[in-house]
Amino acid sequence: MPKKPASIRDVAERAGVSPGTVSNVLNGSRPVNAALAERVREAVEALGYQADRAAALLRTGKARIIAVLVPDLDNPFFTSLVSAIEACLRDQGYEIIVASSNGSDATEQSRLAAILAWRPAGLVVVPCSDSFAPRALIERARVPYVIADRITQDPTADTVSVDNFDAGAIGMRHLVENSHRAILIAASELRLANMRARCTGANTVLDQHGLPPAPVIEAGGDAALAATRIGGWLDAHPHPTAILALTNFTTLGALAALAERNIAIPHQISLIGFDDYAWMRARATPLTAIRQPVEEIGAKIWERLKARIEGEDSRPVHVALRCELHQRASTAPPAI
Amino acid sequence: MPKKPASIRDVAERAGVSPGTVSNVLNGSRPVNAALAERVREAVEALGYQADRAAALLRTGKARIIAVLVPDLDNPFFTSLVSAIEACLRDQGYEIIVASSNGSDATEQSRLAAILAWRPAGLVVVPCSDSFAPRALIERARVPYVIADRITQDPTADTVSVDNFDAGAIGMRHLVENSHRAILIAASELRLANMRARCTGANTVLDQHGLPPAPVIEAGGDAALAATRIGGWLDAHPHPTAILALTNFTTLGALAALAERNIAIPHQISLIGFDDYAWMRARATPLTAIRQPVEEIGAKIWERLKARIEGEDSRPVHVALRCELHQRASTAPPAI
DNA sequence: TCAACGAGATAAAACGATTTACGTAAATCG
DNA sequence: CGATTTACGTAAATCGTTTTATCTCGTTGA
Repeated sequence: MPKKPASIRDVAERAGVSPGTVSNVLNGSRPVNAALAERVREAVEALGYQADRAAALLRTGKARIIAVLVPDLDNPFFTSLVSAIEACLRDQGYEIIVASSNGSDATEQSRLAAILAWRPAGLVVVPCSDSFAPRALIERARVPYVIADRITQDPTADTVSVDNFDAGAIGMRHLVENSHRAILIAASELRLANMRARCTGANTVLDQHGLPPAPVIEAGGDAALAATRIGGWLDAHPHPTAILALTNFTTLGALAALAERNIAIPHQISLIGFDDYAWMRARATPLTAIRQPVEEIGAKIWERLKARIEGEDSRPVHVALRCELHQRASTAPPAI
Repeated sequence: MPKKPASIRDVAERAGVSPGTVSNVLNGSRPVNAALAERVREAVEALGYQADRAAALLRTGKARIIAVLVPDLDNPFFTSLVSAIEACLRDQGYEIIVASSNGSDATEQSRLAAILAWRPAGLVVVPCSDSFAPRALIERARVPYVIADRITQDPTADTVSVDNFDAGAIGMRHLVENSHRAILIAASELRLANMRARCTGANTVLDQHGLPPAPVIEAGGDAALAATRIGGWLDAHPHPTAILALTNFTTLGALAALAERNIAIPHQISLIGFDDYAWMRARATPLTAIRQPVEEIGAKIWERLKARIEGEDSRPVHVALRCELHQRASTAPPAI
């Protein structure tokens, strides 16, 4: 039971070789005589040796770490994103550091600085605002990075997100084709470009059908707030025949508001949810939902990041993945 | 626009002092003349200097990193736990590394080894099985650690979990007091001690009322599986008047199974859910739920871990927090 | 036969922060 | 006033790995 974990020197000594040789065996950086290599591997096994990542990092300058910074670790969309990315990295010898900016620009900046001090191999950011001020910070650190989900205008880095315009459009199209004309759009915060794109997509469909744009409510960034805001709106206006939620939290808010008011789905109001979670299906009237392909998003993020880490130097790539509408029982033509 | 990030030497040069002094200013390890300190701080500011954590780690031997290993990053309970812990660490200069063992002992072992190579200051583990083989690995690395949620028998480390016996008991008590006699318990996997404790707690209440133990169904570790297993059980047996779910996934499974079969809650079957998420409340009949105090659990974990990191050497502490029953509309006395 | 060559190992020099050991000047004490 | 302590800086050693420069020794070609 050694006080200190074994070092490369211990391994070298036990195998009767120099530390350099041990390193070469373990990393395959240069050829090593097979017999020696075997002796080294035995010693490694016997001592339970694990290279100290910090020392390796210090020498090589790049940690096998991917940092992920999201606005909110309580938002299931972001955590599922983290999970999807983690699944990709797991077998590739990378670790993942997560941090939450808690929706605050200041926190985003400070967390980012702290994370960059680890000199991670790559960075995934879901910015908490469109301006994304800390970009300068990242570029000074020269870390490959991917901006996910919330893409900012004129980005200088690879971005991966869904086709937000289309996401809004497919939802609205489904409603219009079901003869809905009085539709409420429940967005989270219109300061976010992705949210505006979803709204525009939805309203473009209305326009194509010669219909006026739908009212949009800014329901806020968490479920409780969304419930009161949407509830408030419902109390103050004539009821729409359908609600198009553009966020998983606004979906929850709409559900809560409707439930509180005993408004039947879809008989009185149809509802389209955003994202697709198990709880949306585990209902008497399962929710029609606009599903973001989270695993695919995670995989694409890793694909782009990996390419950049390996030195790809092409112009920024912008990936926009398609959302899918899953039609279920929460939408139906309005009662006459 | 420097090619390399600034090092402590650059700062020292700019401030006209030695690197050692810069270190002392930044870490406060030894007193430094105020005027010099100011000059150093200016230089740090001007160069945007951030100490290379790897170098510091190599010298000091302990990273300001907390590693968290959970069985499943798609389980909202575990992600909310991560979020709660992250919230505690955020302002304390620690970073958090997350990894998922994916419910596999082998993965758990290998992820743990990889993480320990970073020599983290502390470790939080939710073991994926009760035997928790990798414990030896951790102890050899001499890293302070806390076992969370799934506590194993005779643990040699601090543990934080809920009082599982009590959690099962309060759920069952509520049902019994509402005159339910035919109750189905939906557990995830009985190989887990915490699951068995919840069952025992529930059945003890039955026993106290002179009632026979309730049937227990092993619904499995994800929502889809739980839905088919619970559905299958319902099809094969006379319906119970209530279901007590002991996991958030089995709650979802029960809801899905009941919805599919058009069984009304609570009129035909009452349901108690486990954990407490927004979606449980955003329903026409909000779910009565057994709430685990996640934030408190996270805070306690950090409290214990911090104490150990700071050298506390007392005997292992075992924290068991109380769950709370939130009574809502999904439970009612059975129809005659 | 001998210089040139290679294959493959080793010794030694980084990497950048922390920390120990030491030096120097000012302050304090007897 | 000289000796000693105090305060505070600096130089240098150190952490464990990777990598570069060297070194050794058996092989080969002329």
